[in-house]
Amino acid sequence: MAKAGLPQGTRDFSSEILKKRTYILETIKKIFQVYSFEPLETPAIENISTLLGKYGDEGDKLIFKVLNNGLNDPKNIEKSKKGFEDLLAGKVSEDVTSRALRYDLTIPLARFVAMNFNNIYLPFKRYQIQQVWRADRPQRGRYREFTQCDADIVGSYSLSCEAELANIYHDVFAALGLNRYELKVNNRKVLAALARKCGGNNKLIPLTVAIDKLDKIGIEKVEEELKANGFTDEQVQIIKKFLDITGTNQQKLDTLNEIFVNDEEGLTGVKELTNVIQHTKEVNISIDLTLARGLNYYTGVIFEAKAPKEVNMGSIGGGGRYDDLTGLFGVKNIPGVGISFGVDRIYDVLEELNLFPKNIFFGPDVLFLNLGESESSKSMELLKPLRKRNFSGEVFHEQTKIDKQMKYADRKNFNFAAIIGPEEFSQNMVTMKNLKTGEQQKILQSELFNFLSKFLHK
RNA sequence: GUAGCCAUAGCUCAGUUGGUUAGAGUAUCAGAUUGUGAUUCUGAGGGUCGUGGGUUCGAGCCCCAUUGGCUACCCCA
Repeated sequence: MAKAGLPQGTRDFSSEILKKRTYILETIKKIFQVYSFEPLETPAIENISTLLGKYGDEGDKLIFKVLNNGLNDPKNIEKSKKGFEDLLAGKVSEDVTSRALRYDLTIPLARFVAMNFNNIYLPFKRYQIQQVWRADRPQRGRYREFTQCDADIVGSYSLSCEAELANIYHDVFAALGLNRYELKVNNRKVLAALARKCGGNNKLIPLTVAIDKLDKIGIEKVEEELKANGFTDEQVQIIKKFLDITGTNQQKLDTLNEIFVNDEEGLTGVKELTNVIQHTKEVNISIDLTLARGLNYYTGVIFEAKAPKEVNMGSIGGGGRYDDLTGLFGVKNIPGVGISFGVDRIYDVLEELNLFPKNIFFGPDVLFLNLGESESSKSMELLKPLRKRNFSGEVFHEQTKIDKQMKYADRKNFNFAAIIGPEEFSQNMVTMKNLKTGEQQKILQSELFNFLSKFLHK
């Protein structure tokens, strides 16, 4: 017999957990909708060629690959053997695995836009709330199966898109009571300009990887890492000066304008940041020049949403602009900008800060106790019209001792127990017990709907 | 992929330098209560101490291996 168990990094969601998750998901979805984004869903599996090479070497390793079927079919044996040899040599082979679980929602969006380019209107504003899978080692706040909520705008270069997305971050976190969130913002163009000053474009990746670690490992270690990656002392000094930029958002922008006075792209980046800052007055947004974000495809403004410091959860959302995403799928020059919320981490944060509202833990409305055959038949008759009017409930499945039935009602968090014993039955009455307050009263069966409406507002 | 910690009842965990029959809380079931849950009291069932080897007169405890979980690194939501 197989031992019951779950794959590493996956979870079951009980009804209680689901009530909290639904609360988060519905909040996000509603805000996406009021900004007039429209929904999209894509398959859990994609062709592996769609995903490979989009997330960097590290990302490729973390993609869950799906084994092809029919590998042992005699006509496939040779191909299969060769494919496995490639795998063992570290190369992904489509002879063995030609499909994979999606790793995020952005690349599937790009794939969708490229495929449907003639059928969609630009700007295309879509939201997508679905699971993604990563073969990462699980730990606090990190799962192998988790849910992302993405909102993206495809087909517009306007910086109002960035501002709108930043405002969505604010609205969602405010609605969830997560008022002390932080939204960090930076610009890839600014980082690219810095790289140009310090050794050239090909140094962009090692540069961003190193400075991204600043608040974790400190300036000395960052310096070490930069030197190890071939940056000269002089270049390291420039980078240090760049990382030293402090003050308000406006002060940071002023300093950046000075530094990049001769770099057109750098100045463009600063201008973009300035614009976003100007249109996000209500948002708790701050320019963070160490923010890099790993994903290779960002080209402009980048975002990272962080939980309040004391919960130590790090990033609960991220996003940015990618000016040529669909280019990877043959449709050139289509810009996009998007953000993502990590529901599972937001859940952990709300749990830790005790921010789930009490009123989401509702149970079913009414349990009719089963105290006899004709009594329970009567209960079923009474329940029918109630269900038609959206009251939820059931008749206890068998005739047993009353305390057992009451206990069931309690455990399942029913609002009311409806008791029809021989006495009530003969009088056309029903005893209604409010399980939250313990009060009970005998009412006419014909009054059931009015009675429940009074308490449950439906 | 690398490192550290952990694994005992359905669940959360005690368990003394290695020493008789491995405990508690909780959950489940039964009873106190033949028409009243969440609170009270009584009782019962429930264990190959993750798995496989080893040391020892003797192992839940020590050693090795293995599997799983957690945490951290890399990276990320």
